[in-house]
Amino acid sequence: MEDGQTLFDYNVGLNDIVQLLIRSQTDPPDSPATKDSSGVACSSAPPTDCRSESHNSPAPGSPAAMEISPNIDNERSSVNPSTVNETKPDTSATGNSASTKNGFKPPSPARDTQPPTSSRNTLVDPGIGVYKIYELVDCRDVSIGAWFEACIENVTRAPKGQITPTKGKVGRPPKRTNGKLEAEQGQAHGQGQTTDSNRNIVALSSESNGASTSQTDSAAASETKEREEDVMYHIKYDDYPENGVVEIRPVDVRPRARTLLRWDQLQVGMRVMVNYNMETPEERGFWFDAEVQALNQPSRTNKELRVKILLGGPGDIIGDCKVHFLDEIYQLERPGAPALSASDGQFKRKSGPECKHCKADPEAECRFCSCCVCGGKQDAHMQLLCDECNMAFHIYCLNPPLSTIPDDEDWYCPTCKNDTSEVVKAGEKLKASKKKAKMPSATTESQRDWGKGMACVGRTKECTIVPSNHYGPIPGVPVGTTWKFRVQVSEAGVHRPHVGGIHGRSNDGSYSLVLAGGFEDEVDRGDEFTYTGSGGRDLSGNKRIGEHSFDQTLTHMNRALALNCDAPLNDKDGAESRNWRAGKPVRVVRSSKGRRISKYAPEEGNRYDGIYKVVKYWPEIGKCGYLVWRYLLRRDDLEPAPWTPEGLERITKLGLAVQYPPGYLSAMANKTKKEACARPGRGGRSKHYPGRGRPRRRKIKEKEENDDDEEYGKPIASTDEEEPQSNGEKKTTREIESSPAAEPLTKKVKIEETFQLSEQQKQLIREDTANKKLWDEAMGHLKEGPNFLRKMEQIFMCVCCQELAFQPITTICTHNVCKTCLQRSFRAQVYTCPACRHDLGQDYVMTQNVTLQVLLDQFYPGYSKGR
DNA sequence: GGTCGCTATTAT
DNA sequence: ATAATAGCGACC
Repeated sequence: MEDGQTLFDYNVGLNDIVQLLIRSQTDPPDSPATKDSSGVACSSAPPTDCRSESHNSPAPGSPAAMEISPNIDNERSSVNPSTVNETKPDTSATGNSASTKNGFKPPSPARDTQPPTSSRNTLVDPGIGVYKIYELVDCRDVSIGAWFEACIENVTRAPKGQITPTKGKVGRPPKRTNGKLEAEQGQAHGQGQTTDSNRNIVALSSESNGASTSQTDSAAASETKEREEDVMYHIKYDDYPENGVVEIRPVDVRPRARTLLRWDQLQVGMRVMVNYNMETPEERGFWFDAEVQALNQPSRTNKELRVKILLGGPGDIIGDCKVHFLDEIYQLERPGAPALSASDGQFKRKSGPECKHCKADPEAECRFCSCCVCGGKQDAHMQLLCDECNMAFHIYCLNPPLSTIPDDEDWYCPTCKNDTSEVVKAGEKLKASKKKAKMPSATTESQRDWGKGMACVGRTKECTIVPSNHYGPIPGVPVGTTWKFRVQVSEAGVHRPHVGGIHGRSNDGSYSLVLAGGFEDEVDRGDEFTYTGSGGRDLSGNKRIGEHSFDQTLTHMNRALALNCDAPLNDKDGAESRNWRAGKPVRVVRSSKGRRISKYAPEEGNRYDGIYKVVKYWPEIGKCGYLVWRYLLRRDDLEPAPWTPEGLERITKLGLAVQYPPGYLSAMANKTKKEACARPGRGGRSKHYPGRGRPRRRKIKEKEENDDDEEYGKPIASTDEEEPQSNGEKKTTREIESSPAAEPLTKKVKIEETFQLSEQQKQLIREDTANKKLWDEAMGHLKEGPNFLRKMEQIFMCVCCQELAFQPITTICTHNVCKTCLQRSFRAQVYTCPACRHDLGQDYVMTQNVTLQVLLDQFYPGYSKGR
């Protein structure tokens, strides 16, 4: 970041996650070091440039080229022999890659010592080593750990000592791991070649000085033989001719696989070669050595083979992989097996991830694996691969077309190419964002310290119990609930828009509205009120309110609200409901701002007043002189209105009071105290207002929630002396501030309302014996009225997604997990209870707890729709 | 007390 | 991506 610039200049929004590095004080931003080292080049270049295909890597084929840079990229590997993008299945250009520019590498400088006339069908004995020239072999790419078909081109004696694996530094292929490890790798990715990436480096040194740790029989055998001779094989990969001739150590060479194994020949513990895709196990991948772990055959046609993938490095094993290509299990060949040459036939395995869109059908047009403009597979050598998105383009399909393959190192397609004028180079001043240029502040020289208010703070919680298009009450939010700020109303899910009076969708209807007294000619009689549509104001110049300057139309939110009325839509004259109660329900919130025109508005904050229906709507000329749309709404709610005696009594019973954001009151108290302490100077920076806190997920444990208070409270404790009064004050703060989503309001206020269960619900609860313990706990909260539902949310929360369990599976250890969450866990080969790690077993049968689902649907109407 | 302008969420 | 939107508090 440049001095004087804010995250806003970088288009970083609230709750965005960023990674920051502290710039070294001694390093000027564009020191030579920054420019030359490939690692740092990343800072100003697109992320793809961080890939291991660094600019300063030696020419392929030369011995140094074999030094494989650590592959820290989780997504794809660009190292030998699959230089290629092929490890990324969905973008692989099957069959194209060899001739496309990305995969292209200059031919190997290694001299072919064999006379060009010799036929490739005839094996030539070089006199050393066990493999003959032109013999068909399989070679292991140590970076991926997979075997690829190859042909011996030459055999040489390795100079003493050089056989030690300089190639020891090898990027381990992407592993399927749990989220945590992936995240760690993701971090390492951004950091270039720091020590973090060492985590991904495996040394294979043990193989050079002893056979004991070798992973495969063949490797062990070949190693014993070769050790005396110290030979080096020069091979060419069948599928990757662009790699040229590659030097391979004997341990990574073996005779070409030729024998398919039948299911009945497989045994647990056996070592075989299987096709496996690390990233998407259901799809075709590369060929790996594997040890059979389990053979299951529940029915004649249904077979399951689980293996340990052996990547070659000691301890480099991926356990419990389900093999999907059961008809393609190969026997491992030992050195000494009859040599095969080109004349013996193809011995070609299907390999590499194939396009899942066209299934690699050579006839089919496919815009995913072939030219993404025309879909054609022809002219593979004229297809350019974008270095960013990996999509292929015929050079003649481009606009404008290219006549030749460009010579540049990288090529980016029109979509991915950055406008060079917008690229900010290292050390260069950030260009003023277009967004900011449009804002009024761009033209004025205001010194205001913006952003301390509650107007545009981001949500720190989100209502997920019902979807955003939910009609009707929010489960667990009783009439009379009051929030200080609109953002809190949004967090509670009662009225989601931050700014804006009507929430709705123009093709569906309106879900909620806020009465804020914006129009003087509105009438509010409590149970009935008129409301005015939105629009008709000039909001240019980033204003929120403006003079009425044109007629409102029955579009957007106005149309949405009209759709709630039980009548066919009429955008000319309006309409009156046939049966007003049959209309769609609208949640109504009254804001204290409405007090200037309505005595029903609350004194402070925004109060949920219950469900209303649209009786009729009509256009009229408002006091402002322009056409506005008017609506008549009438209350239709069993819960008593807050201004009625019953409503007031209920508010008392439930202990409802204005809710403030966590830490708000103490921060305000702090502020007034400080001002009282006579500090007249402009203390903009020292003010701590709430709402700018760190982003939060919704369901937070009680303890953490309380920490909020500490967060804002800290300045008080550290800067002010303790006053006897402050203790008492704090208590009140706590008691009022409790957040509805995470904490009930019960701390101090006694709730005198019991949550009523229907007979059917009581019966269903008795039937859900698997959850008896949990229901007993829940029943203990029935006396807490609406808070019962919040307790229930916690009790039946899925530990994976942190939301109320959906289509719950009740485990034997009495935990409820969403079916999809548990399935996801099993797909990641974790077969334990996500809550307590109790082993469920691989063959666990997931039975949905239908009784619980029915109950949850009754308690939380609409929650299923949100899932 | 009116004005100004910060940037959020939601819908499209 | 962008349009729509009845908030909020510091400044004048």
